[in-house]
Amino acid sequence: MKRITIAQAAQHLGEPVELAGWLYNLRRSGKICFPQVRDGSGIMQCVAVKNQLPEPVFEALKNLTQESSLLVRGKIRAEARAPGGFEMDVEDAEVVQRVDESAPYPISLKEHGPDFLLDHRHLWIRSRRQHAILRVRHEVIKAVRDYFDSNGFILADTPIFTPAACEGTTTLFEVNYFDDEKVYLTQSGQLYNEATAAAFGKVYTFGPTFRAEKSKTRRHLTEFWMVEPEMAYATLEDVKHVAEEMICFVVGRVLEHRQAELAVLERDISKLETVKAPFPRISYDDAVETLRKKGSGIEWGGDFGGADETLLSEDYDRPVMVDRYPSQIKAFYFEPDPQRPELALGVDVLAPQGYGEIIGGGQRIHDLKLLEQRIREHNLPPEAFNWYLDLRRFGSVPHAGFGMGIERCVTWITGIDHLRETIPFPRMLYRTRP
RNA sequence: UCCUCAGUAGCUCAACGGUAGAGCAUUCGGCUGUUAACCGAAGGGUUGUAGGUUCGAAUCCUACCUGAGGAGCCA
Repeated sequence: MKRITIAQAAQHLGEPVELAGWLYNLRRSGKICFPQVRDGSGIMQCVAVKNQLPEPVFEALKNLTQESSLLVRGKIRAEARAPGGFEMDVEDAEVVQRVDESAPYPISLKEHGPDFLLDHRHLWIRSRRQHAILRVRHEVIKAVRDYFDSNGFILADTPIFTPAACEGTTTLFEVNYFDDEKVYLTQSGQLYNEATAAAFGKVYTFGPTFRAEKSKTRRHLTEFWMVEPEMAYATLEDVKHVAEEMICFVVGRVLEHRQAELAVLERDISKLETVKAPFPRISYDDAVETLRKKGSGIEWGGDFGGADETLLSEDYDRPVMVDRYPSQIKAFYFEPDPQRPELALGVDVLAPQGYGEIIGGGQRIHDLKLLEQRIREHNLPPEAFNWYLDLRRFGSVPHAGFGMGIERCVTWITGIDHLRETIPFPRMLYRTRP
C-alpha cells in the first residue's frame, strides 16, 4: 500500500493509502470514533466504525492516547464536515508506540502558560500554532536565500569563533578553549563580510549570532539568526534599495505559499498585502521631530526606544526606513555623511504595527586613516583589526550592507507577540533548556 | 543591573483571615457524525521555600527562589 503525506491527500482520493503519524486528537462515541492524525505535513481526520473493522483494531483506536504514533490505512475522500475538507475511512491501523496513560502527553489542547510551554518546547512544537509559525520561518529563510541567490550574491559564511568584537566587548560570550588568545562567539559576521565582498563583489552570510545582553523583552534572544548581505562599490542608497526589494520579495513569498499557516495564526493578511515598494524614507532628524510632536521625551542624539519605534511606524502601512543617525550612537565603522560629518550613513528599517527594528545597516568607512582614528576613539585593540584594515590598504572601495534578524522578521510577518516562538529552541537570559 | 506583576491538583484558574474548589487531562461507564465533542462517576493537594503575626494563614508581614512583562542595550 502506498504511503503518502497528508499534504498529498488531495491527489490520492479513493485510492488505498497509508498515513504515518501521531494522534493529534480523538473524539469518540460508542461505536464510531474520529482519530485526528498529524504527520508533520498536515492533520487528517479519520473515521473508524466499529462494525466495519476487526474488533482489536477498533478497540486500539478507540482507546488510543494523545500523541501515540500510529499507521492508518484506508481511502481518503472529500468531506465537508471534516476540518481540512478531507477524511480517511479507516480500513486498518497499527499502533507504533502507545503513550502510557499513567504519564499522558502533557500538552493538552486547552490553554497553557508560557513557563510550562517553554519547559516542554520539545513537544510544544508539535502543536498546530507553533507548527504554523515554524513553517513560516522556513518560508522566510528560503525566500531570503532565493532572493540573494538570484540577484548575484554569493553565500560566504563567516566564523562563529571570533577574536574580537564587531561593536564593543560588553555583549560578547567568551569561549575558554583556545590556548593562544581569547575567543568570543560572533555577534555579527559583518567584518568578515567586508572581506568576502572585496573578493566576490556581492555576498551574504546566514547564521547564528550571539549577544550577551541582559535583555528581558519580547524582542530579544541571546542566540538568534541573522542574514547579512554586503556589497562592494555600494552606498547607503543601495542598501535601502536592496533591503526594500528583499522584504517585498519575502512577504510576497509568504503570502503566496503560507496562506494556510497565516490563517491558523489569524494574521490579518491585509496588513501584509500593503507591503510594496517604495517604503517611506525619513531622516533621523525628522524622526526625532515627529516623535517629540507625538509626545515622546526623546532628545536629539538619543536612540529610539521600543515605544518610539511604535510611534514612528504607526503612520505607515509598510516598513519605514530611518537614516542618518548621530555617529555617537552607531558602531565605529559607519561612514560619516559628507554634508554633516556628525551623522552616520546608517539606516534602520522599522516594521509596521509596532514590531520595531528588523534591519540595521549602512555604508562602511573605506578610508584607512579615518577607520584607524575611529578604532582609537572607541578604545578597540588595534592589533585585532589589522586584517580588517588591510581591506582599506588593498583596493578599498565604498561598500555597504545590512543585517536582518530572522526571528524579528518572522514575528512581524506572523503577527505574534513574542519572538521566542519563532525559533524551534529559543535561548534566553534565564532559559537554556530544552 | 533596575522597576512592576505572578507562583494553589499533571495543566488553566477560583477561593482573599474561619472545613482547599471547578474545568481540562487520567481511569471507569454511556453514546454511529464528533468539531478544544457531550453526559455520569472516581482518583488526584506539605497552596514556591524559610521564618514571623494570629485562637486560626493559600490569604497579612519579611527574606529568599522561580517565572513573566518592561527599562537600559540591540537585530
